[in-house]
Amino acid sequence: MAKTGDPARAVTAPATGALDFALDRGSPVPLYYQLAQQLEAAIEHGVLAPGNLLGNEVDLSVRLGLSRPTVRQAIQSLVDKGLLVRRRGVGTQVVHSQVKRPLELSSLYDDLEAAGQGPGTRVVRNEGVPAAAEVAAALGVAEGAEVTVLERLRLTHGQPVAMLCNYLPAGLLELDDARLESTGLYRMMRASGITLHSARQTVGARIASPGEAERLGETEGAALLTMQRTAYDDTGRAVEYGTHVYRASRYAFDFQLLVRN
Amino acid sequence: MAKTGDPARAVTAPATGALDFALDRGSPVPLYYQLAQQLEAAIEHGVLAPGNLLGNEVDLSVRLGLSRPTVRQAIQSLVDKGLLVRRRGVGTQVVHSQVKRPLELSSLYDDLEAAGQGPGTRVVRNEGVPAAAEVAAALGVAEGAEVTVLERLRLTHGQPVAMLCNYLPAGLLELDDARLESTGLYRMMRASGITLHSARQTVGARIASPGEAERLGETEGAALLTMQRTAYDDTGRAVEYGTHVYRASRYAFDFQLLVRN
DNA sequence: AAGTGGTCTAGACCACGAC
DNA sequence: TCGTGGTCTAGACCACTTA
Repeated sequence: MAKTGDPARAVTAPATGALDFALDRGSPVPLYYQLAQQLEAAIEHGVLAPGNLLGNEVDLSVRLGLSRPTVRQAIQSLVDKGLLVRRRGVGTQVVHSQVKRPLELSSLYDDLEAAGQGPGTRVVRNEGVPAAAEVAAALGVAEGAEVTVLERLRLTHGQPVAMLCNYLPAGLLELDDARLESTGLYRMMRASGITLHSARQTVGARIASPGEAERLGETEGAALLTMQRTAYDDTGRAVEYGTHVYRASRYAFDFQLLVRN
Repeated sequence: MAKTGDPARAVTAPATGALDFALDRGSPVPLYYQLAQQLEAAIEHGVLAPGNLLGNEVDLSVRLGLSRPTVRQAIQSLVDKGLLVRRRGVGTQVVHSQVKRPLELSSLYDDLEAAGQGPGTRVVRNEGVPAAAEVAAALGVAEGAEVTVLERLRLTHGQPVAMLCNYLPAGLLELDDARLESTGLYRMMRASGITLHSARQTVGARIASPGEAERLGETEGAALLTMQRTAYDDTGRAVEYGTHVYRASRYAFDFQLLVRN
């Protein structure tokens, strides 16, 4: 017992023994979700260290007074998040560190805020225009139909980082300039009851034109990181098409991927 | 009945009625997986069109002779893939198009092959070297410990597209030059029994140095797309650290994201 | 009020991995 | 051989949406 195979990856006895999970059956929060949250917190705080075994599902369900499927559902959600790994014949263990951020629909605003960069936004343009062919195709509306065009300059520490140009179907959302300058576009969408489902992105690079260089405070010929994106809600409707350019000297996309096996 | 709410998003009666699913209980393939595959194929081939309702889970399970949890498991896997959307009180429907490719651990080789670009690889360097500080930190080995360095030039139609520089723990994998030139690195890893779990990536841009420009067939000052990546297997061990530079004039990252709600 | 998915139970047997 | 997760069943009640 407590055999350690590879000393570098030693695994001690099930580490959930000492943990107390508080499940509230009166709560509207599902039991599996309560358990998942508490497990995640335990991992986050290091109570469950990387490599620790979780203890087998049957014992766990008995100890918690839950059925095994419910316990499995909780565990599965953390496996999907990349925090746990299941191995047949071995058990479920905490992943060896490294996992922190899954890739979200990269919202520059959130990225910068999370990094403590104190983001700022200047709305340069916010009006209805007829859709050009490219925009119409991306949003799935008729060419010439009215769409809202939104141009924003994103700043950190008072310095420009990116120019964001977005097109949205007319009337999808109330786009108040003041609110746009104090939060991100995606947050505003979510607050309006729009549930994002998926997005298609293209990331590339190019050289700054004189006009771009001036607006971004770069020199002509500087490297720019570009992103085009079309986002869809869960009914399949395109809710946003955007073309963004970032100063490569001040910004890079940084994200984590989980591999589907 | 068969009421159509929004004519643009009309939804007909459950469309699974006419479908025949062939489930083989003798097969080692799980029942939920067989069902998921057949549903996915039906969606792929347009038998189930975007917006079609799937029919309620209880009826479906009765018709298929499966329990409801099993049917749910099949449906859930397609929801996770972004092909279906569930709505309480409404039903499960096929997502309105647009979903094709989830973002994989971008393997340039696979990307190009899928695009019919006939990729080629020239191995420029493949040897053991002591790990520099940066590499040691990324791979989690001691500074100066031996690692394998791999430099490859990726081509399409005989033209260079990218320079790939990878570091791997020594002895992790047999890196045969001939095989490296005929397939991708990740395929070789998978074939060696390494199961990738996650990766951390940084994508940026910069200007080509004279040396890079020459090797890639670009002009000095051209825009380059850069990617750094560390990949981990399911034990948390770093299995690869790479620095890649792409000719922005010939390549961009193109991918689809699913939003976690 | 009726219909849908969301959650939960208390079992069962099987397949794989480690020993 | 034994222990683990993987799959599957046949129900139950609840919450939400729509009408």
